[in-house]
Amino acid sequence: MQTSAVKILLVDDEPDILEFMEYNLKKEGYQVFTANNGREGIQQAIKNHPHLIILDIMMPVMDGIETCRQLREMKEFKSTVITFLTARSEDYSQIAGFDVGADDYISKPIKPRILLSRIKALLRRVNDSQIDSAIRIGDLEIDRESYSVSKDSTVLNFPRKEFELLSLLTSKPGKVFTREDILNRVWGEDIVVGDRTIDVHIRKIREKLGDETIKTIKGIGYKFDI
Amino acid sequence: MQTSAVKILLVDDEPDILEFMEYNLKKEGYQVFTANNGREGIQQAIKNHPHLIILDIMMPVMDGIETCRQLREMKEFKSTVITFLTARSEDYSQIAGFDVGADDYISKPIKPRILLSRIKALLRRVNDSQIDSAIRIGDLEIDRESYSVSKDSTVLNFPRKEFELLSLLTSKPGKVFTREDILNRVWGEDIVVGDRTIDVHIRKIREKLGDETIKTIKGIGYKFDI
DNA sequence: TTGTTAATTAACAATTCGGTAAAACACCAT
DNA sequence: ATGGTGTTTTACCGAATTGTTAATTAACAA
Repeated sequence: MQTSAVKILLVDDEPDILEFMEYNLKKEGYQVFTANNGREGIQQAIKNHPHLIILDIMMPVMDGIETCRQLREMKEFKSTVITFLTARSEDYSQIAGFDVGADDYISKPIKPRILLSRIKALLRRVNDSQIDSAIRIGDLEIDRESYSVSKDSTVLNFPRKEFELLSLLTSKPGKVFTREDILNRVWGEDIVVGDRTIDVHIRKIREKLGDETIKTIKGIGYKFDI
Repeated sequence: MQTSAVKILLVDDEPDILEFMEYNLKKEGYQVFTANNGREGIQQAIKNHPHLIILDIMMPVMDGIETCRQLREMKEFKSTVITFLTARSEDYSQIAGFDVGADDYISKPIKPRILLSRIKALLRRVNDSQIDSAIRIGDLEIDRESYSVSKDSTVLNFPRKEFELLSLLTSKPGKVFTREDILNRVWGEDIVVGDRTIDVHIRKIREKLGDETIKTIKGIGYKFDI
């Protein structure tokens, strides 16, 4: 269980705050990325896949709320923890923020100890799923971070969709994922694809695994089971 | 596909706040339990297994921090979402709170909309893992999550309709489900099928269970009984 | 007992669903 | 353009599931 560093992305237009937070977070061993506005933030997010994103609400070019909305629309950031930075007063923004899918907010002025304990709390929930991102089931190993799958220690090539699908199924072995579940979480909320698309991908995965580990539950969906 | 209600436990010594929050949460369809101090809170938690616990920090008898600590020591509450209620000022408490394993805190004064959106955010993560799951009656185990039925620890194959039917009957052992009930809940409100359809499925289930556990109530319907 | 009604059973028919192969499409790098 | 890779669609097949029918059996009241 090699615990790779926790990655945090800070997005704020005020250099002072950015520097202040970066300093405090790095001191704690986090890997920190920064961006000065929403647009940059999204670029950084795509590039570095942080575990936690801290967004200032008031920013030029693209504000935190819009940034959050856009991030949440990309499926790879569906489950990333996002928190806002707000001035104490702006309750209005807070609400808008939560509706947009943020997990929390942090109020300015920021006190280091509070910031850190808050972040620790936020990351607690991530722990299981993302940080030790390698899942290992039987002779199968799936590493979300490097997008790699190996079986019996030979690396298999899994393109994006197949990887996401396998990754989803293995995230809770035994649980049945309905076709709808799968569509929503691998393809996206309102993407429409043909009936046979999922089957085809399942087939390819089965082919590569050479296994019976993915089971069909007729009328419902699929599950991964040893 | 009945999703059981989300259960929230409120622990606060001020009746006003308790009532206020209870009102707002119930209005949203949550199932709410309340307690006036930490000790009661723990009792309620054990009794009702809430998905989310909201603890006031300042309380007589046993304060929120101690309550949280004790809850976290019980393994059944390791993954329950716990959040504190704090007065805006008490920063010290906030930190202590997080160290004790709380997931978040909510500041007083409480505004309904903020409360609700915050709770929604907190519960987002719970959804998959906790609500619902397996029923066990005698030597029979029915798991809605994995769509599997086992008797004496051997897994039986139940196609969808049979599974839904068995699942319905076992959801309330002893209760008689009328044929109409069954049609509505397994087949759907306005699906029309022949008179004998249910019987045939019942027969198949009985065959697989090799049991007398499903009883016929002539002229009415069926019930599951040990 | 007898007659009536309801439920069980078995055989069969219909339908739905998922698997498969092949082709079409989209995107990217060369 | 060209070829390669990854993704989606199409069309067809087979099989599991689901529904129907009709004969048989059980339950119960007259």
